[in-house]
Amino acid sequence: MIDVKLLQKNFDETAAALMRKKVDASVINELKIANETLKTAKLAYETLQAKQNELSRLFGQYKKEGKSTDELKIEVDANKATLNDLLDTQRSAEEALDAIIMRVPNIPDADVPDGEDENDNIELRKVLTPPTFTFTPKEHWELAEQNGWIDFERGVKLAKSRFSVVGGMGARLERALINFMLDFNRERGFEEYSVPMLVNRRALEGTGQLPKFEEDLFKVEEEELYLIPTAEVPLTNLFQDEIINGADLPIKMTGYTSCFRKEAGSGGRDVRGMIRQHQFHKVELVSITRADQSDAVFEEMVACASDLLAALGLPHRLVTLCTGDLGFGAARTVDLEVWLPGQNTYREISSVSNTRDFQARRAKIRYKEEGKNILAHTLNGSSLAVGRTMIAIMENFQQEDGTIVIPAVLQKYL
RNA sequence: GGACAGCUGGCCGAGUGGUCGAUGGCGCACGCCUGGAACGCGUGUGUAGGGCAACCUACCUAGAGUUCGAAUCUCUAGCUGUCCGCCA
Repeated sequence: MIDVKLLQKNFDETAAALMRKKVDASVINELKIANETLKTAKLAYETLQAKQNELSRLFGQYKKEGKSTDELKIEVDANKATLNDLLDTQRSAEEALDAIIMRVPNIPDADVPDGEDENDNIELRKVLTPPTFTFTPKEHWELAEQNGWIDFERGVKLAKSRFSVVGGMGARLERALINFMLDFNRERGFEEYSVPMLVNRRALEGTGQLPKFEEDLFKVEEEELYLIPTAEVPLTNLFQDEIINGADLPIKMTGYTSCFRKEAGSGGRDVRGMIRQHQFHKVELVSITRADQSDAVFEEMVACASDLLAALGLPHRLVTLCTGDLGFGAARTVDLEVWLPGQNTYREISSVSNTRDFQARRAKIRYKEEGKNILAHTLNGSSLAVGRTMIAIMENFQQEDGTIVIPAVLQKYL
């Protein structure tokens, strides 16, 4: 969540920054007004409450001294009704502000390029050269079925469309990739965690998936629990409502989880194959840092994901997202796009974001430095999406006969 | 799933209706002591919002209630513990 105080103090500048991220000017105005309304309501309530507290103290004193409390009681009772009204006013002002601010996205960093959509993203660099083929490379679904790695029909039988079953060597490769990625990340200083894949509402509000993106989440109705769309949610919220010793930062974490997304609104996109599934595996990186550390840690995380792809021999490129393509909570994002010869294009395989204090303010993640409590910075990134890595391996290392050469670094994990 | 017990500041723990934001201890910070340290002694030490100074408001798991007044009483929920049941 953005800093309302900043908006109040520095309205024009903050509003302009939000408008770069396609926030409507009217929403920003409503936000300002809602905040002012709340301040006024609070002041009115607290002033009267202070008086009421004083009268109550007197009441006790009078009783002790044996004085009559009749007059006091009349005044106190009268105040009480007003007080209740004022409290109601304050609460609805709070709710009104909350309803708006929880749906306002993060302010993009000043150096994030302006743009409408992914076409305006800016390529930073390419890593490794795409392979050349003496034959027409096949797409992954064809290779996956031919090798018996993925069974799309039976995934649908068990659940519904956009679910699949991985079997045989495919299943072993999947497990090998997960282990390889976790070990790789651990060597880079990211501590491994195994976390719940169902979380409560509070956690999802903390990282920004709720309340705005409820329709993207699978929910266990009777339990008020949601299946996580990414390990970013449990890993970041590990420190929800905590005050961390500044000397203990940065905290760098990695974890493997399944991820679940309804993919509402992705319509007919990527229906074929396993680019876009309701359930997929991902190894995630999450960092909690001091405000002055987040830029450096961001680069570490991007490097970690890129080097991981390079270690697997997968050509890819790094792209800075423009304002229009930036996610809800991100101040800046670098996407890693892996080369897919079958599709003859680069496709997203990782996304590394610095949310600065946006999530920390929602989740109350703070650190203590020189006796003061300061909102932490939180960062997250995939390293990597396992299914898409498998796709990339299939397409890049396919042979003319349809067999696939598995990267050497994975041999010891198989 | 059933029964009972409990949930207080970083931690332990006192507090059963009126200056209690909360005694005390541990921990931590600073100072004294010391060649240096331990010990000892002294001082300080929750979070958030508003004025941004004094001060005010809120918070003793959460929500609702009783009351002039609630950490203290009542109800509901959550969590933890113990026993029983169930499953492995």
